[in-house]
Amino acid sequence: MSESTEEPGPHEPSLDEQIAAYQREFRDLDPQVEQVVSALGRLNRRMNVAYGRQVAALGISNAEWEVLKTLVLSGAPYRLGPGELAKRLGLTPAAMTHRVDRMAAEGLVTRDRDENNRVRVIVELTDVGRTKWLEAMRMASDFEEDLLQDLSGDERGVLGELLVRLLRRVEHAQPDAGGRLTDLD
Amino acid sequence: MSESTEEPGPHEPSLDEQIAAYQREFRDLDPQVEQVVSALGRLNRRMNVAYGRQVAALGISNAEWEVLKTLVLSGAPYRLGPGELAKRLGLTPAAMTHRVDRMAAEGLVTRDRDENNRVRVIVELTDVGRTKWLEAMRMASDFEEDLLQDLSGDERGVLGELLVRLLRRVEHAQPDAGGRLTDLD
DNA sequence: CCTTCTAAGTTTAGTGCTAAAGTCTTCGAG
DNA sequence: CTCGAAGACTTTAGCACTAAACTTAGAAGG
Repeated sequence: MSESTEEPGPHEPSLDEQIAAYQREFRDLDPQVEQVVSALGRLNRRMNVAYGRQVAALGISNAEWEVLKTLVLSGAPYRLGPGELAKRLGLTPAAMTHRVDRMAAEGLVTRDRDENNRVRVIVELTDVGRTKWLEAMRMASDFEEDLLQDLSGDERGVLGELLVRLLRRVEHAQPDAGGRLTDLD
Repeated sequence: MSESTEEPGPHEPSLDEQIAAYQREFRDLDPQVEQVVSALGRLNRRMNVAYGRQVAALGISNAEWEVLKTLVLSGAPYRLGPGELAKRLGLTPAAMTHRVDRMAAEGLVTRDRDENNRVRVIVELTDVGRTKWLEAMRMASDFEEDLLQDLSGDERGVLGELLVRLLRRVEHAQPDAGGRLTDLD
């Protein structure tokens, strides 16, 4: 193959190239908005890959780590029902049944019927699970500190505050204010 | 059931409650870092749900929309191989084979062998696909504008710039600088 | 009581993904 | 020229998820 133009082979666009390309194809695009949204999306994808690798080193999956986090967040004695777990993680109850199966088999949680209301099930963090969570948390917080390394304290504060404002807008969208953000849950 | 303490039923923690709970369980946590990271994660989850609903109204899935976006980003004549698509979307080539099957059946793309190199396949956007992309893009950019409604132009600029700096840190991590961010691709 | 209703989980069928093995084309070396 | 190796998909087996049907326990009414 000796073409004069040696097939360059397409390359993954940088963020700036991406925004420029979208503007070519779609005039009405606000580049400032697109920068925020695209950077958010890319950042999150990269971070999730990184988290996955970190917790994999501890022998758990990202999915399992999410469950551990949710149980710890509920506070001692670290108990929640499968339905509640499913709701908080955005899964169906059916999926949580199987996740809890796997995690119980690995000893990260126990699964028992509630004695006071025998239709309910209680998923409870074991000591092993709590230790795994702690190890994962240490790795995650090191990673996060590293991620924000280039930002000053002031910048971190500003970034956090701006993100929280976006989050508020998306969480309790006020439809009466003409907002287009309908219920998201 | 007339217990004195009417089983409150656990509730989904707000962002502030979440950070406070983590601090109780894990002393070394920097709340400022955690605010940024947790807000990022929540925001992204909500946004993905919202995007999914929007494009579902157009009769396509979030997965299909991602493929349409990638093809449009590649510029005219909107052609890429399944392998390249898979790499950019973080999927295996096998998954892309099936996605392209479905999208070709719906008329969003065509799939043909490259005549110059018959081991290669070319996925090309159809006019129908391009139109779908445009419709989805209009909905998405309206949604994004709405999301950023509460931020001034200056604030949008600052937010974009800060996010881009984080993205740079995570994309070309400089391991020689003592960074802990190892290769993420 | 005995039925009906509702809530909480589980089970089943089907979809979309990954990992690994397989196919087919092209390239390079003897 | 022929064989072997590499590259670019596709196929297969298995897993995790969703939607919808099913099971069972407790609550409400007649």
